[in-house]
Amino acid sequence: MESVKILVVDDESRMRKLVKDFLVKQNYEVLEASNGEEALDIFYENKGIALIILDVMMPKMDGWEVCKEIRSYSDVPIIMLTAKGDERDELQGFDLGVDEYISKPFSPKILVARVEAILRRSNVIGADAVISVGGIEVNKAAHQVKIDGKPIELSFKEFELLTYFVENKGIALSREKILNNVWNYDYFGDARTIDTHVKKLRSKMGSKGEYIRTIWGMGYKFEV
Amino acid sequence: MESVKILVVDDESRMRKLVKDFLVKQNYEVLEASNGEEALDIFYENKGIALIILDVMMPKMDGWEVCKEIRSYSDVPIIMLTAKGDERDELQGFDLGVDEYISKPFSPKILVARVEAILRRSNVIGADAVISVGGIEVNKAAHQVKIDGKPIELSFKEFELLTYFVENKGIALSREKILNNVWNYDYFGDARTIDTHVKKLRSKMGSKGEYIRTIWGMGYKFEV
DNA sequence: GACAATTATGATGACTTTGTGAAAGGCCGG
DNA sequence: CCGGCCTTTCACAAAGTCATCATAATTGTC
Repeated sequence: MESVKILVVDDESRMRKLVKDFLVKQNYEVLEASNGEEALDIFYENKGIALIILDVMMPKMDGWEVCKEIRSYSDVPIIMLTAKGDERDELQGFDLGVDEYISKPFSPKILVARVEAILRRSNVIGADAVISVGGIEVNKAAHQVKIDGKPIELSFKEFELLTYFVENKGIALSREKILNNVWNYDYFGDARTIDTHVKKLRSKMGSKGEYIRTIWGMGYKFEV
Repeated sequence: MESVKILVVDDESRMRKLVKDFLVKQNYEVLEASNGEEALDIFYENKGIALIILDVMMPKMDGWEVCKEIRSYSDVPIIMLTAKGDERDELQGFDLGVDEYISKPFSPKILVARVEAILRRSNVIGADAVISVGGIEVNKAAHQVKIDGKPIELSFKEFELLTYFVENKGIALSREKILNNVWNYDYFGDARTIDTHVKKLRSKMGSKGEYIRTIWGMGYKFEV
């Protein structure tokens, strides 16, 4: 899966930009709508929007209406931006199926944290999610790897090794470290065993095999 | 290397100071909160808190609640300080996602050991330390060097040597000192070897190579 | 400026590390 | 018990690195 799409709906462009900036920094793809109708249009015309952030206060069609409208077709998670301490609204919102509230003004941390919490809850990211790096998808639950969408056959150790690599992308890993983590730490075999597995992994990964880089005198590094 | 941030939450200032002292001695950066709400505020307003140490017994919002709240947004490791032998609590805690327990009274050794164990587990120690000096970025974890944002290829020894230089910028380093630190201390080879490596480093670093300065009759110094 | 000491440079061969293919050993299902 | 797959080991080839040396250049001293 590529980046996660989030739709931000607010009539104030300043606020949209603010929210967008934080999310973009976290590698989300952000779509914007300046009013309720536009939001609905964009939502229906774009596949795979994972989350909607909705301002309550908007002219013409307010956040509640947009929420209601969307809820009649979709279970997409919705976060509402409310004015501070508007409890009455919050109660109303939970009935409509709002997932979270963030009251303005909010800190970027809170925003990002709630977004991630929700996405984790809805399994868009997080534990069971597929780790996806540069066209390589590692599905730990299914113990399956896809390259450019096509499944490839890996043995147990190969899978474990690749998983360890993608989970530590960009980090130089010594053979010792790899042994301790992929093999049991009480394994006292030959460190060259890793080389053989790396070789097999590389060959099975085709051109993507280059992502597993040799750091001479040190170990390996997975980097896209 | 940037220091690792740890948040200590306890209503007793004496206890906070105690814990803080041990951790500061180990070069951690310690933030303090005297109650749950403050803890949450500090946590959300500070980027990169690597670990939270949480006292269970606190007025108003107790440790469990704080833990629960944080867990809904973050996977940051949490250590709980409990009264001795409160097993019921511990069971409750593991459900909430507590990583470790330390029962009071505890020895500084235990505290520091557990902290380090957890940080090691979550790969915080030494992970993202990028030393950046005058357009030269040394990423120890990735074993990678960038000059003005562009990666350059260095051999193992060259990397080690450059790292030693940037970690000791502004300090004149004798050949003997360099040998002892970059080479194994039992290396008894020719000190002239360093010259050769310095030469290669300088050439690979382009104009930034001038930062490695010769101190005639003495050794080298890295200075921007 | 001449001389001695120190450092820079370029080349080279020994050495280390890694890649690869083959083969042995182990485990599991049939 | 057999056959197939996976893992590990091994040996050799290939690639890359490092220490050393000789020579040139530079610096400091007189």
